[in-house]
Amino acid sequence: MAVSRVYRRFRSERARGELGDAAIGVLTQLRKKGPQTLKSLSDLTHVTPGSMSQTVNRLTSDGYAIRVSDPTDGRKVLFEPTSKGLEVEASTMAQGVSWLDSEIEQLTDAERDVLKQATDLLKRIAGS
Amino acid sequence: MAVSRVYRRFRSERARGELGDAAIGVLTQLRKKGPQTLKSLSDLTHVTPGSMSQTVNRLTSDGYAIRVSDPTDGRKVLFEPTSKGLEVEASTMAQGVSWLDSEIEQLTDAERDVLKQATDLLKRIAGS
DNA sequence: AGGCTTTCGTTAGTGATACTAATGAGCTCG
DNA sequence: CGAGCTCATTAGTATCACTAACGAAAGCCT
Repeated sequence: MAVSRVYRRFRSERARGELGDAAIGVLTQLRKKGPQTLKSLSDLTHVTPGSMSQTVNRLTSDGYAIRVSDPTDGRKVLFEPTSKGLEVEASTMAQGVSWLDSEIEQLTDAERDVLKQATDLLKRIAGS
Repeated sequence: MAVSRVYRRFRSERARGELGDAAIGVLTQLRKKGPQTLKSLSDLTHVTPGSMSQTVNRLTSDGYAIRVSDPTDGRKVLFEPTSKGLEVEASTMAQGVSWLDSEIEQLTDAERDVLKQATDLLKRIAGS
């Protein structure tokens, strides 16, 4: 329940952005791990290929990413971010969480440490 | 990010239920706090009245809750759960999180304690 | 080599959740 | 009483997820 609440607050707090959180997440993956196929993107975020196709369509049709054919496997399509995409990703990640920053600043050191530990646990629970 | 991941996993893990998590959440509020107006429900979950109207429409049109006019204020509409609604809420809350239970069982006592503390912090951060 | 199966990506259709904006109905207060 | 506020609803839009069906490419097996 607590997780749901934080997530909802998180989304509503920056629904104003040009892209939704799933789309931004894809750009983050592309920046961190380099060009990826649709399949690997959908595996990374535990989403069906159909859903991921929709998300990357938003990205490509708005110029945040481009499709590149894989030369070694004709079935595969690699997605890579454009400079516009990287820019949006960076600025969204930077100022989109200012609300969260200020909330976290009001915590004690001990509390921040609890959150830090909990983060690892939550990642583990989410399954990667 | 960790919160997003857990939330997505949580939703996908029981998307099979009859109702979505927002709708179940409303039923939980109604059970805990008694009949509520649309406004108070939307305030509790930090959602606009328009969104909440849609959610309660799902509940009422499927027989999980009913509308009751407030005798003291003609503008207000109280929502209360039906027995069917309470039943669905209870069973969903009970067995819908079996995945989460088993994940948590695999943690150590200390880790569970961290999560427990983090829960309170997250609730505070979510603002409610 | 030819055919069956698997993998990959896409599209179509649906559902849940959220938002804004506009509207109408009912209170409240000067 | 009338102006302005509150409450609920509706309409329209966007995101994010799902399943199902499809075509194209690759792999495997006889």
